[in-house]
Amino acid sequence: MNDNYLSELNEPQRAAVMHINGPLMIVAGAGSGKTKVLTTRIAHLLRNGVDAFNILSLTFTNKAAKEMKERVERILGSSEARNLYIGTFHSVFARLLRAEATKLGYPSDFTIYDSDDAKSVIKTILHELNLDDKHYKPNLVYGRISAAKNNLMSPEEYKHDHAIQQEDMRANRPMIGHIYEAYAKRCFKNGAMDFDDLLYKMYLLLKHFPEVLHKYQHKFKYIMIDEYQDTNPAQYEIIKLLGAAHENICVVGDDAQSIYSFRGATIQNILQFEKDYEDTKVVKLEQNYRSTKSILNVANEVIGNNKGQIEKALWTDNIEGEKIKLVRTMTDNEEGKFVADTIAEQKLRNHYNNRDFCILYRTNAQSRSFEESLRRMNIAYRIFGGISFYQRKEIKDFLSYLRVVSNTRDEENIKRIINYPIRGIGKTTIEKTMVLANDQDIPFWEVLVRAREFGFKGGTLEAIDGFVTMIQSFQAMVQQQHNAYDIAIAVGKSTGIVKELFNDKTTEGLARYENIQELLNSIKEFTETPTEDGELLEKSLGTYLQQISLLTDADNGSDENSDVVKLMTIHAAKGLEFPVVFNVGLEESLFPSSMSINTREELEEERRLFYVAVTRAKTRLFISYANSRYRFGNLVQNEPSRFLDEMPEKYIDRSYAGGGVRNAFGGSNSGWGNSNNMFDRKKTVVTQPPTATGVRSTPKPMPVVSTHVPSPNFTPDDPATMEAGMEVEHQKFGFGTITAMEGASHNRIATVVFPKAGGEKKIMLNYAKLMITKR
DNA sequence: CCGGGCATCCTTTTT
DNA sequence: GGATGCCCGG
Repeated sequence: MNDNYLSELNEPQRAAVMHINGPLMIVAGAGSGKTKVLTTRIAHLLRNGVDAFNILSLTFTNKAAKEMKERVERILGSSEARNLYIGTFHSVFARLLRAEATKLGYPSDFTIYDSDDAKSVIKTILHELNLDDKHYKPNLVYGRISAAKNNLMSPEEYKHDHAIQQEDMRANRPMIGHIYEAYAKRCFKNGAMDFDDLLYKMYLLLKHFPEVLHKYQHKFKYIMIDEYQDTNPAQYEIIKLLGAAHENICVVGDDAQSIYSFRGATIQNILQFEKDYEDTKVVKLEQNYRSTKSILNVANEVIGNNKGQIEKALWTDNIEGEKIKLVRTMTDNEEGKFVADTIAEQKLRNHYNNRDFCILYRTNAQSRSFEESLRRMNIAYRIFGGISFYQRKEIKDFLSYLRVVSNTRDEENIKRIINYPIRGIGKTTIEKTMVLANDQDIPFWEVLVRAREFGFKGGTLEAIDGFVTMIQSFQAMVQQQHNAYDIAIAVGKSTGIVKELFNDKTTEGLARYENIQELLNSIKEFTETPTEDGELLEKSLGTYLQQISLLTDADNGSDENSDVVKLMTIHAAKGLEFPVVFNVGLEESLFPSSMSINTREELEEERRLFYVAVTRAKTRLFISYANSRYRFGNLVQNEPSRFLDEMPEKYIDRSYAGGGVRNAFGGSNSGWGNSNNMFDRKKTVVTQPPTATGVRSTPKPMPVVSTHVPSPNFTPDDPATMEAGMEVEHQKFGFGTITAMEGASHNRIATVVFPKAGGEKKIMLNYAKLMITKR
């Protein structure tokens, strides 16, 4: 590393980098070179004799962690950098918990539940407690539990907290405490932790095992935390515990960019840091290197409407730049078209590449209109966030096998795959198994292993045994030190999943097959890439699973620099920057969201979100809103967002006509910025469908089958006595005549002609009942 | 027991 | 418009 690294910094940046011991708070405005400071500071620490093994650096996203690692490597070289502990809160804690799992009674291969897994456990529990999931919405219940854990509250404490009980009573949901308790028990029994547990259990571990605390306090002598404004109480307490021995804590944050309170983050953590740690050195990074004056001034002006901030004045030496283009369209589809057209225009006019553009929206659901318009214009794009690769059904199914092999305590995942592919283990069998497992207080898996003993018979027993044997064969492979890829291949073959998807020639089937292949490839890549840190040399299944559970699709981009327009939510864009940004959907009830306008705090968070959105842009910023848009399938009208009124008029250009609002059938020929513009605009308005009234009648289809009222004395007859030629009555189809019988004695199928209900039908007599009216 | 078809909810934002 | 849940027919 060269000695000049300090000279590339401005005054406050250098002050931050050179502070080595004692608490440090860096208030880093948007685009003020925060990552540069963090990475340079790590270099500086090492330069001054700090051991890389003693540095812990925590971020919120994999992306941020990855970037930090890469930048440190660039300064230090990879041999030294690999000894640093850089990762997300969740991944670092998962690793530590894995090492200490047995102390908490967990297997070291514990499963990590994502929120879908968690909600499905909650549904099971609601069912068991005989609670109505219409009233106890899994989403809501999960949110309460999550909030409790983020505030380090156990089920016991939850149940005895007066304020919380009042709240739940008032909402008429008094059982949430019990659900939480049962949920926690079930997760433990399953050997599984959800995302929040990774923080909560980490806290408990440090709190209740002093020797563990001491070990890690000693190991992590220097701690750095990125995006400190987004930490929640659990993270806060963990950091406090870890840092207590040496207080070499460096936090970086910007209160103006705190946008995660819905996840339990409290802005108080950063506002109070100075009070928590005596002699905190505070450094403010106020020079913005990213944006034009126009962009920055708009951002500053808007955020000025928030109260109670850390005082700072963000400024820039950059050029004034173009005004912010504010564009109104009639509909969401037109908004999509506007953006795609403008991208095409800007590419020509200002020689941009696709990768220079980013479309930012408030909710994932908004992506559709932009996808459609970009596709029509043949502009390559990629959506970040939304349903990630690992949340796809086929991927989750496949991974469930691997998870079960790794941890048979995991009832949730066993249930997911026990009948996939179909092997004749149905709902009845699963329920019976659950009851047995509960009654005997043994794992679900053990009931399956001892199925014969528990009275399962015939085909069911055979199917269960086959399933158990198969899983055990995979486990044997784990024992024999086969790596994750070998086992995944075996799973794909033995289960028949790969073959089944291969034979499915529908479009979706094809996509699923490709996804599975991609998954297998990624597992292969995992096993073949040498690990950077000495602690994780093996390429075991367990290691693999642990890693991917915390992966969101953001990290999945090997094509980081591929030339595509990026689409994402504003939340996902935090920390990123783009030459040209489209900030779309600036409408009341969408942005700010109708969910977040009830309190001042909520509204201020929305405003901070807008601030984040604006400050992503380097040189050009387009802001758009639609007069009306489709929501849940019908057209709604929205007022322009109140944030638009907060933007200073002198930096706004409302006259921009768009890259040419084209006529709806324009397709390949994009007619922007030329003399046809007027025509195009007119046409566009006219071609709006007449559904714009907002009323859409949904015609009710007539029932195909005429409803037959069964005879009052209807009693099904024994299928064994039925023969062709008999006249019969069906509860739905009415009267008919049997024309043929087939099937073995235990599964007879009658072909019956029902004159009043569409003619000939095949009736499986085991399930559908017939009464004989004439022999 | 299983799969298809309809009805119903939905929407913040993410590790 | 889209995913999940439930019901019913085979």
